[in-house]
Amino acid sequence: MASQTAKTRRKPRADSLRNRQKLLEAASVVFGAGDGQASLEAVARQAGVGIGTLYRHFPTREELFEAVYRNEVDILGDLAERLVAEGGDTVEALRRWLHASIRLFTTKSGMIEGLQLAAAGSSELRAYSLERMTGATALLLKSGVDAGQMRDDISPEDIFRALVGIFYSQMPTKDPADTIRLIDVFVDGLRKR
Amino acid sequence: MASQTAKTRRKPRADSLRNRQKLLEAASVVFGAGDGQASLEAVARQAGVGIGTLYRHFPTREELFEAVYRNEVDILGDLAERLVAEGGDTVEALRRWLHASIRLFTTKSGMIEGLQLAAAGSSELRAYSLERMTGATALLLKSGVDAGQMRDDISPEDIFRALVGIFYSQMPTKDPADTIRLIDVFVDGLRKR
DNA sequence: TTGATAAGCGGAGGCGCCCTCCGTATATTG
DNA sequence: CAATATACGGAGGGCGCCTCCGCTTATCAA
Repeated sequence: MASQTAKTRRKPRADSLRNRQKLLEAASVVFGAGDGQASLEAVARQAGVGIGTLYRHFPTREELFEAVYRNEVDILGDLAERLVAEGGDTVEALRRWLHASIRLFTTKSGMIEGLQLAAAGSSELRAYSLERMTGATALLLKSGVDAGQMRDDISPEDIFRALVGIFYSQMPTKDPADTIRLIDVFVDGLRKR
Repeated sequence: MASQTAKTRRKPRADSLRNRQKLLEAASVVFGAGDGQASLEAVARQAGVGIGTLYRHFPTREELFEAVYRNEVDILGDLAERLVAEGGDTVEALRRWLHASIRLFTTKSGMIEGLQLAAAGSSELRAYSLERMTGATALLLKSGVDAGQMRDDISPEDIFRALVGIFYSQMPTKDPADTIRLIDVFVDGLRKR
């Protein structure tokens, strides 16, 4: 058997998995609330586990951030797939997805902040999230192009970069509603005419 | 008496001024070393004053950052004036000034980081530094144009934005030497031909 | 000069957070 | 139902934050 290399390992304990998940959710809540510096003890409290448990699962602050971030990126990726599968107006689907992305970035601005720590260390994470996000964009775009509703001369990368650019240019001061409006303008521009 | 409004105030004590200056220098050293999170106690230690003294001068972390930053921006502003006054090759002067700016930004990357805190609060600081920096750029540019050595169809704002853009695009990973090289290319492009 | 006093100084102390370590508890396995 | 690998909680030591206050000193008026 191939299990030779990694010895024979027990399967992970159920409570361990549960706690890991609780920690992820708690971290999302605590850090999401605009404070990327929030204490890890607060995260453990919110999760209802001991501080030691937190440290066992995520030995460093960065690892926790990274895990939460991956989680949220995956949520957005899944959302794109779901929207496409659902069918319906493709432009509306793209619009919704971009809105969700912006909403997540703004509500979790603490994340972004914390990420700069994590991203500095692991460029693998950058690559992963970039790929996942452009992949999602590509999916939505393709379904729009196939349906003859969107122009086909724009690359998913450019769309995603535009998202990030719009987001950052507005970043610290402006009302999120303004950002959403800009996104809508942009999406309207993607309509085939 | 007109002193009604502001009472009669003694002039500030000499040791107080000295300590303030020592703190500013210490903070520049401590935070400059790439760590915007460094402890304030370390700053006080480095300055050779008590922690209480630090807090009296700069009640919040942000205020200290802001003061240090203003100080450094002023240094760059003064440098531009000095370079122009000295005469000599104007292109070389601009090049030197941009190098100095980049060097300061990279060695003090901890500053930039800490600044995001301060800048979030005081957009007045943003305005001040922007004005001071573009002012310096304008001065250097004008002296180059007057000497017939630089093209006159580029605005100081654009030059400064280019500086910032180049800097940020390279920011976390790349070798500072690469950034310097890009700056040199850019400056070369400003030569009148 | 000198004494009065406003201004400034240092650092002890209370508190919260970081992280480690280990005795206790429990899920998994045969 | 053991046996044991795994995971759990939280006490505890260390450090940084910030306040508070008794002591020191620069300034000023006489």
